[in-house]
Amino acid sequence: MNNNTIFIEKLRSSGLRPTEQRIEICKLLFGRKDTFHFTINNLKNILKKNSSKKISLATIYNTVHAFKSKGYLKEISINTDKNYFDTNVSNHHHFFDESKNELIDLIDKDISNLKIKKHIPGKKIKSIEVLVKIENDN
Amino acid sequence: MNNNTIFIEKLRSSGLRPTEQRIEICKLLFGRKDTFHFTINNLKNILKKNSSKKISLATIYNTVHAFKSKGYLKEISINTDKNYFDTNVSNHHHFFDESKNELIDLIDKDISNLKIKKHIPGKKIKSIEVLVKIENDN
DNA sequence: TTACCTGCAAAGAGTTTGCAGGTAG
DNA sequence: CTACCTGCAAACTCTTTGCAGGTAA
Repeated sequence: MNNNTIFIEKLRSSGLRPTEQRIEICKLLFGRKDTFHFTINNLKNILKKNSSKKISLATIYNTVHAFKSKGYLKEISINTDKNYFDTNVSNHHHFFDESKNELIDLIDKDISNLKIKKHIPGKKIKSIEVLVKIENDN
Repeated sequence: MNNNTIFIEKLRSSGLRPTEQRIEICKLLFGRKDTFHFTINNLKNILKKNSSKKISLATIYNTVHAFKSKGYLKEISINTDKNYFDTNVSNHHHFFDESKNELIDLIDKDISNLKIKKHIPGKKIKSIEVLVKIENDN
């Protein structure tokens, strides 16, 4: 059985043509047990190593944005230097390890129940993001 | 009495020479009742309007970074598009209004007591940032 | 006088875009 | 065949840097 079938289906079901490049990126992002945090640059480097065919930077950006708008990826706000993405699209939060520039998931039970007690008239809450910056303890 | 005296003192006391440009930026950032959220681009535009003399972009970056490293400004993580700064350097959180690209302070009592229950060996918490994204309610 | 500061322009990093050629359906 | 996709290079935005001239102490 072809391992790619699920990815081809995933792509097709959301109106994206299952091209060779997209399947390759799918395998890398979604063909793993754990959630995966990455920058475009990370992804580019991993693709360069693991892929037989070179995938252009424009296509990587294009694909990541397509996946994000289809809800397959979540964008994480950290700083302006780099744009981070997360294959875990569920509602959760993050540690950001400043010593290693690395994201670590914080699941709901890792954080006390969070309530926002302020309301701005005419506005609704779209998302709540907690970012806990950590560094080496020494 | 010269209104600039406090800014000149502020600058001098932190080892920054009180140049005309820095005093001008001080007045703009710290000479107001409310806290002020801005991007470099915001600041540039306000300076262009309010200042008699043109202040170069390099100097604006230079000054904002100097103020940040002296603890007079706080940098807020939102996304990669723009780098936001805040004249309120106390420990607090934010609403980010995506309809207006605007930050609003959330003081401590606006958020239920926040506890991080996960610990990573060898790491210590440097900061906890809560960003509540809001949008028009319609 | 000396160390620091400013302004300009160039360079750099990350991202987006226009377009010609290629591919899925 | 047609709409969509890819890859390249150019363009764009935001930020940083090198350096010559200017200013505070």
